[in-house]
This record gives sequence, structure tokens and C-alpha cells, in this order.
Amino acid sequence: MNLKQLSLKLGLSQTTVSRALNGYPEVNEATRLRVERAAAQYQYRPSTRAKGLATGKALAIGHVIPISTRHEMVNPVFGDFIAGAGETYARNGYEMILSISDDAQEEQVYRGLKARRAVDGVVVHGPRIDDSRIRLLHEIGLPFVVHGRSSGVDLPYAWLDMNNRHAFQRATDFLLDLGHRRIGLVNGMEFMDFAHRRRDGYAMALLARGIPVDPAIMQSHEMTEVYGYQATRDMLAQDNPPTAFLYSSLVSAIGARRAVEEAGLVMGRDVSIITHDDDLSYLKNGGDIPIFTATRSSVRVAGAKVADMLLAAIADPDLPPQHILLEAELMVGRSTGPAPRKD
Amino acid sequence: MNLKQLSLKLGLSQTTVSRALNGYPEVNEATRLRVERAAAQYQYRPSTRAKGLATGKALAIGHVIPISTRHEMVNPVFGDFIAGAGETYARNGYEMILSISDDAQEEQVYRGLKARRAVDGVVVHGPRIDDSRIRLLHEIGLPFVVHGRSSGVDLPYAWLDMNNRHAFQRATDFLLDLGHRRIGLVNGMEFMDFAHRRRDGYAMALLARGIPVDPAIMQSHEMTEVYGYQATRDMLAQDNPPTAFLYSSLVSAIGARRAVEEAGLVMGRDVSIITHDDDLSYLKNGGDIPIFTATRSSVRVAGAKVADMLLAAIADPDLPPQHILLEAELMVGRSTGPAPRKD
DNA sequence: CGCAATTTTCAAAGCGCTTTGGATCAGGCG
DNA sequence: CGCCTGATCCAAAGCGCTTTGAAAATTGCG
Repeated sequence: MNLKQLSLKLGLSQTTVSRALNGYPEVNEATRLRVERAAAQYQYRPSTRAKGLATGKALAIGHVIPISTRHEMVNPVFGDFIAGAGETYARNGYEMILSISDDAQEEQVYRGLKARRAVDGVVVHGPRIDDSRIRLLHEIGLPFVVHGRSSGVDLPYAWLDMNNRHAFQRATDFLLDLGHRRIGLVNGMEFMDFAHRRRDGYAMALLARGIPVDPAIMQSHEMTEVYGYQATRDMLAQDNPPTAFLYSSLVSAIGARRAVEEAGLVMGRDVSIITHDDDLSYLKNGGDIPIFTATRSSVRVAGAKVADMLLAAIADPDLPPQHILLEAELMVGRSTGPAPRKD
Repeated sequence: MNLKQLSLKLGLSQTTVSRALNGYPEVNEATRLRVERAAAQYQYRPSTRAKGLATGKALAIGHVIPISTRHEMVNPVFGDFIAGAGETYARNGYEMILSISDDAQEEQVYRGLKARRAVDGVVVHGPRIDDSRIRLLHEIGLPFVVHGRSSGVDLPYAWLDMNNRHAFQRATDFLLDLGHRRIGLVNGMEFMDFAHRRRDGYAMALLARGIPVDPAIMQSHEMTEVYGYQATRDMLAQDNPPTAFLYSSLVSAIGARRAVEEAGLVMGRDVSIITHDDDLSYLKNGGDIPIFTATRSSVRVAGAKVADMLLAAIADPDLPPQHILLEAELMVGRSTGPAPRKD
């Protein structure tokens, strides 16, 4: 069933039917009702493509998911983010289109999206320090919102970020307050902006108390379980091992627990652990009492907000770029405790 | 840059330019070259929407991601599956469009996709027993491939599935061979077809050795870490606790390890654990030596194959429905060992 | 060289929608 | 009654592409 057939069936012109359905005022309320009823009856839905062609809008938002080339890894956060954003799109009649891309073709993917006029805007995932995509999108004139920020970029752009620096500063302070003086950092890849900021917050907290930042107890990698395990195991085996650790992801923290237990230590007593927690639906940090003390910020909520920002920016292109900075919540769980006394 | 502008610039008709770019034979090889060069120079890419309108194809594949209403959970497997499928689509000039939907609106989402002519086909995720979506898609005539199968559906349909029954039968046999006689099952929701089949395989293996299937040591739930923990803890607290467990997901198995250690037991000695492992990129089951003994089958590979099947089915609608049954690999890790002697 | 057979190119229609610029119709007013 | 207004409705153009049917250019061959 298309517009023409529907209008024929109703004995009306396509114009009138189109207007009735799109809520224009120049159509009699009675006929509008008649049209709407018929549309429902015949399950008529305008073709997105035709509508897009006619209006010049794509009615679609692109998400370009970077896949780390070396590690072939998909960010586990992705599913929940998309779930948040998807609801917003559906409510507003937008489709979500996904592209997978490794770092090498990333630019081509964005250019392609623009040239094919496939989307009205895109969400930039996993921004790196001084991320070239921001300049690129500015240049080709594709509206976008960044999930995260990119240090070093001086162009204005819209973003939603979690306050990574503050979260890790606070987490570090919390450990310092518990008496820990040697705190390991098991971070994500530090060319990723979020990891860079987290490290910053960590370092700031240490320096504020006159504690030196020691590269020997700082690691940076893709945040897998195995990495969390290895990094922790290696640091615990050092001469002057940390009594506490900070993790950038619950997944790595899980690996950490494995290492701690394998070393015959008890988490929360011999070793304290704090992790960042994206509040993923399938990886809740325990029930009422968190397993790990954590800085929590829901990535699903972030997805919904980013989608809102992008749709708003598309609706009104003159709007100045919006910024949202979410604060993580510090949840005290059972993985932290006072620093063990030195005997 | 659109077709018209490009053809003007070349002094050719739109027809010729279009044909040159789409590889039709009735165009001089010299002009084709000239056209292709110009297209590259001006970064010309045909508008997907216009092309779709003209050809009647959407050049897009839909993925409808079910979100469990009660648990608001996104399947963690999803990211990797999409990564596998996405590459195939990109290579073939297709877009991937994603819709989020809870169980209640699922039917409307598929109908909408069809009515709006937004996709040429869809991938059905997370099939349930006697899944109504299969009949629906047949009815509305939207090509599809199911990732998994649906017991009880008598209509023919294309699917790719992992041999769940066999995998769990084999895993159970493995434990039985180690001397275990009391084996717990920590399964996914059993209205999900895969969980149903896994339970079947488990039960068959037990019955083949004359061991009764005991509901007291079988649980079924969304496969979260917390669930794995609680189910294991509860079963271990029973009078006649299992000496071995089977898990439907690595995530739950991680929770299991937590419960085992909390109970002061040692995994692989006091308690044996086997889990299914989807080989997710961010949740590898250890390095060379698996942490958990596991039945492994890459969901990313599954994604790529499903995409291939769907594109083939769309290209040739007369093709009979294809079926692919993948066998899981049994990886022996450090979480299993001989059944502890009864003292 | 001339004519038919090919090759190469093109104008125009059509895909399903929106939107512009009128038409038509009823009602109101002098 | 005639004209103007506002409310309804409509025909047709246009969005950017593909594809049909035909024209123009080239080639082959006697």
C-alpha cells in the first residue's frame, strides 16, 4: 500500500492524504479522521526512502563503531549505549544505522555516509586524544555529537562525557583516605581520551598528597578480563607491590579478582580495588551491595542523552554546540578496606 | 555532487554516467574510465535513498534487538555478532539498520520495517521456543535468517545455529567421565530456544547413564554475573550439593567462581565448572590455557555467516532456506577435575 | 561508397513521497 | 446578487537515481 493507492481508495488527492497524515492545518478535521482511519486499516506507512528523497532529510542517524584493529575488539559498552539511543530514535521516527570500521577506513566511512546522504547526523564513539574525526566532520558538514571528549581539539563541538578526571581523582582520594600509599592503575589505552583523563585524575590526587607517580605500577591496554588479571598479577609480584588498584573497567576488575585470589590474598583486606562501572545491563556490579567499590555512571543513560542532543542539533542547526558532563557516583562495595599495616 | 551535476561536468547524459558506474556493458571502455575518474575526483557516491527508490531495493538489512522487558537486558553477545555481520554488509554495499524493541512491540517493529520498505531483509535474534516472529515474517513476506532455531515451528525457514544440544551433552559427558554424578545446570531462560536445547543435551547425557535429572540443581534465568553467583551459592548450600556445574554463559561462570571461592572451595578441585563461551572479543576465556573448561563457538563468525546467508537469500529469492549448524569446540581448561572422593 | 549491423549515447518516464501554486466551494457582507 | 475570504482540496513539479525505448555514431562488408 502506497500513498497513491491509499488516496485512490479514499477518493482524495495524494496531497490531501499526505497533509492529513502529517498534521498540516489545511485539511478538514473530518477528512483527516477518515484518512487516519484508512491508513491504520491498510497499515499504510510512508516509505522512508521516498520521504527522505522528497524532504532532503535521511531520517536516520549513523553510529560508526570503531573496532580496534590490533585487538579486533568491540567495546562491550556498545550494546547498552545503543539501547539507550535506540529508544530515542524510535520515538522520533528516526532509524539508526550502524557501520563497523577499523581505524584505517574510519575517515572513508564518514565521508561515505555523507556522500550517500545516508544519515542526518552521526554519533562519534570512543574519541581519542586530538581526534581527527572532529575536524573531518566539521569539514564535511555532518552534524555530530561525541560520546566523550577529545583533548587537544580546539574546534567547538557537541559532547556528552562522564567526568573521568574527577571520578578517578575521587576514587584515588578514597583509597588514600583509607591509608593506601601505593596504588596501581590499570587503565585503558591511553590514546583514548577517557583513559588519558582518568590517569590525570589519578595523578593529580597522588601529587596533591605528595606521593610520586610511579610508571612501574601503571599499565594501559585494551580492557579485557585477561589484561586485568595479568596486569594485577605482575604488579603484585613486584618488590614493593601496590596495596590498592584502580581499574578502568569492571571486566578488567574481574580479572583482577582472579589474580588477587590466585595470589592467596583477600580482596578488601589485603588488596583494595576500585573500578569504574558503566552499569551494563548484563554485568551489574552485584546487587544491593556492590561487589566492587566503583565509580558508576550508566552508559545507557548516556546513550539516550546523546541521541537527544543530536536530534536537537539537527532540528535547529543554529543551536550552539551543547555539552553535558555527567558525574559518576562513588559506590562503596566490599572490595576496599584500610591499607594493611606494614609489619 | 549528484548524478546530474556529474554528468553535466562530463558532458554526458545521466544515463551513460549511471551505466558506466554500475558496470553495464553498453558503454565505451574509454568513457567508463573517464567517468570513474571524475566520480572519484568529486567524491561522487549515489544517494542510497534515490537508488533504493529507483530500484525498489532498500540496500539495507534490519537487526531487531530484543530487550528483555523484565530485566531490561541487552544480550552481551550482540556487539560481536554485529561486528561480524557488519563487515559483510559493508563489503556488499548494504547498510545495517538497528531497531531496539521490547517483547511487547516486537511485531509492530517488524511490520513497520516492512511497511516503510526500510530493509530488504532482517536477522532474527534470540529465537524463543515456537517463536511467533517466524510466522509473522513469512506472512508479511520479509526475507529473514534466524540466529538460532525455534523448536515447534513447522514452517521452513533459514537459520544458523550452534549445536547446543550436542555441546551440552558433550560437556555433561565430560563431567560424568571425570566421575561427577551430581551436576548442576545454570541455564538461560528456558523459553529461549538455545537454553531449552542445552537443557535437553544435559538431560540426555545424564539419563544415558541412568542418573536422574534433579530440578533442585537446575536453574534458569537471565545470564548475569550476579545470577551465576547466586545460583551457585544456593546450590552449594544444599544438603547434597553438586560437585560440578554447567553454565550457559561465561558471564555467569564468572559469578560462579566468586561463589565457589567465597565458599572456601577450589575450582577444578572441589568443584568443576564448564561453561559455554561465545568467544567474545572483550571477554576471552583466558589466553592459551582457558580459565574455564568450555564449549566454544565464536558468535562473531556466526554473525558473518548469517549475513552471508541473508544476502544470498535476498539475491535469489527462489533459493530454498539454508541451514548451518556449527559445532562448538570443547576446550579443556583449569576449572575441571576428577570428582572429589566421598569420605 | 553505401547500407545494414553494432556500439554508444541519450531523452524521458517512473520509483513514492512532499510541497508549491492554484482551483473550488461555501459563507459573509454590502 | 456579486464579490471577497477563508477553508479545502488538487494537479503537477521535483527529490536523485535507474531503466526503457530510440536516436546517433561507428563499424563491417560487398
